[in-house]
Amino acid sequence: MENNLVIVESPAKAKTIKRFLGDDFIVKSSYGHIRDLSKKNLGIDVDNGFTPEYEIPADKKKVVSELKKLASQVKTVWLASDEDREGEAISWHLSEVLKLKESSYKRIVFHEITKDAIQNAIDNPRSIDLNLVNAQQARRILDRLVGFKLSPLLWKKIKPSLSAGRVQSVSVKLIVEREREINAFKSKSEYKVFGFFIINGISVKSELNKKFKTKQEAAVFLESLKEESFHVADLVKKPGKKSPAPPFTTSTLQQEAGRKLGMSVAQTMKFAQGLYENGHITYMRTDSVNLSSLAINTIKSEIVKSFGVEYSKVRQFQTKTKGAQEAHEAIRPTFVNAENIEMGKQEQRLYDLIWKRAVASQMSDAKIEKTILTVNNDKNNVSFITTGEIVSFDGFLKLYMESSDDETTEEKQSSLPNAKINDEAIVERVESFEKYDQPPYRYTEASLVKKMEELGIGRPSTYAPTISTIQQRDYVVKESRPPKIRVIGSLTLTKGNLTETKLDEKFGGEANKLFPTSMGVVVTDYLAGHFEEILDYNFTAQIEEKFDHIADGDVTWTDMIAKFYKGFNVKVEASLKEKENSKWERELGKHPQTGLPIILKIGKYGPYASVEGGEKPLYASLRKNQNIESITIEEVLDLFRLPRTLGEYEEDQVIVALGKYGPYVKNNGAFYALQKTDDPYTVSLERALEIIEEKKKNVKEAFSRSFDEMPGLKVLKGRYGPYISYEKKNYRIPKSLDPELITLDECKNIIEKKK
DNA sequence: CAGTGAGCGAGCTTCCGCTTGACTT
Repeated sequence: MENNLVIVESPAKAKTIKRFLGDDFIVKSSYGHIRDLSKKNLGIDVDNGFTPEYEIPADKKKVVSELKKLASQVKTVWLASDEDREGEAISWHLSEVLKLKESSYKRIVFHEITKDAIQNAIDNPRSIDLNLVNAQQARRILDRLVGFKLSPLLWKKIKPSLSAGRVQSVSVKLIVEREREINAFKSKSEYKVFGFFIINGISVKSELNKKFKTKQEAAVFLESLKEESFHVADLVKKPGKKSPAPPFTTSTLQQEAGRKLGMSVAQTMKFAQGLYENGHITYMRTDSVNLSSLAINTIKSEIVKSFGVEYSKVRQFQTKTKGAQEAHEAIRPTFVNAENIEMGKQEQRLYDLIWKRAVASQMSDAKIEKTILTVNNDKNNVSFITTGEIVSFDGFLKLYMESSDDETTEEKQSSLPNAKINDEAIVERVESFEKYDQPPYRYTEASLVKKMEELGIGRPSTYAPTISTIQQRDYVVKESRPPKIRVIGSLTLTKGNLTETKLDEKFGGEANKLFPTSMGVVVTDYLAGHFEEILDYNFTAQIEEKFDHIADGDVTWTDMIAKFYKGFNVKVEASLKEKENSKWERELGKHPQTGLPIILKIGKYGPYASVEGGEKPLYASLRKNQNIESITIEEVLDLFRLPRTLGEYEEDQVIVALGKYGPYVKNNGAFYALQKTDDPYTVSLERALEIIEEKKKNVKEAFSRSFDEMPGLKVLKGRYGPYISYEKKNYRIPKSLDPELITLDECKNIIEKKK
């Protein structure tokens, strides 16, 4: 019988640690938290010192009873949950739920999983830090108060089932505000000038150090170059260096996997989880860039072996993230000598990225030689400049280079000609292009995570779930949009000839970006209007400071919560008492025919445009990708053009409209989908009747069989092949059976088997 | 499943952080 029970948070960790400990130890996992506030109600006795009502969730009952049994059989229980606020609370809940006596348990911590670290922890046990536990209780209760008071307010004032919270509401606000910046952005253009020279036989493209506001000014400048000759005016060489990025944290892994591998935040975490469970990488939910000394040493010898000693540079990175708790190591391969692993394709790609990033972080700087070549003539008081960059020692670049969110990458010429001052620069041509400046970037999932991390909102374990939640609640949508085309001006001076052309330029295309929905806008405006403090980007940072005071023992957690709740609840109550619901309205303009105002609103069924007060009020729901805030008057008028009545057929009107599932024709209570090639705004009665007739014909020919003995059972052919429909459930028919000849007994068999 | 937009009302929804499976299509 073992004398010791060690409880950690994660089962994979338990497995690893078991190997380091002797036979006298049982190692088990709590699977995270084992208790939480009651789900049925607020779960907090607000009038009684904010007493929390804890309960064990249904899916944790099994784990808890197993731990209870084991705890009663051993001499010592070692509470080894993570060394952070949540981990301390997990240990405390365990000690309470397992009814551990002071003398029968010990609290231990380690933040790297190595034999030494674990032995060291066992040798230095401590007691549970109740101040830290109280800081966690304050965090938990504040989040519950905010979430469970604001959400019901939204149900009453805007729409049922909506949600609000300290993290999600601020995340949505980031998206809403960014969209507003983009809408308000007025793009300006300038004319950039590029010179194409030949210097000592080598072509050089260089940019003028001056831009022009208009095409005329650019043309005047190009004209003035006609008779001029150019020479090298300056050549400066500057040594520089580039250093590797630190190894991955959850946030940086999500960003790079998004940029380099095109993975969504949720996918990244799923594949990382797989790698972790199979023992290939360290824990994937971490905010630390720290590497264990064991890891640093093995990475070093791996680098020396593969690349040579000059490529090795030992680095210890500092975590700078706001509110980082550093309970774990950075994300790295567990066995650095395993350059490849055997798992799914996606897991392999992600592993490769993690491996390279971790190894590169311990490699030497790249040495860069930067060359700046300046060309001018003696007349114009301007210069053409080219920047060249030569990597004289690749260092970590041999392995890995971090990508950037910046979509416009400046082009740099790699090698420049050997030149001396006053060498001749022969002019091939000079070009000038109109260049528009860029509106702010829309967030991707990963760049939103980056921003959240900067603001200290959310934790590594919640980035991915939060991003899913705000999309599930229909506050935000991830979308791609095709680029639009604009005409830009262009001038070319070749051999003394100035020509002018117009070019098409694509712009504004988006791939997998986050857009706010109308609901996202309305909810954000409501919350920001009524609860400015909580929607403030610094709210989390400010309360985190207070949690720190609780953890330090300087503040009582109930005092802190009481103070917050007092002001907060006054606002909640006042908002509930307001007679009116959220009155989000926007007047877009006047209807061109009637002169009545076009109003945008959000109703029971979503966002819509209306013109009221005329003989016949006009209503139209917005389309899925249209937003209450950015829709134009033209688009609204287009919406009003449907439904159209085309005429009559079989004594009923033929109506064309746009539904949830696309454009359709309606006649005698039946719906007929339009083809992709049909335009609902222009489709004729003739074509509509064709569609109706065709569908009727198809229905007649549709395959269906039934048996007199069992009228509720039907054999049908669907999208996925033949199937049996019985009592509202569907059963697939195997390929070995012919649906035209199948017997009733065979059908019954299929249904039985499935059950 | 495709319309609608005033108001009533029963019973439901909801937070953030810590962890994994167990499910169906």
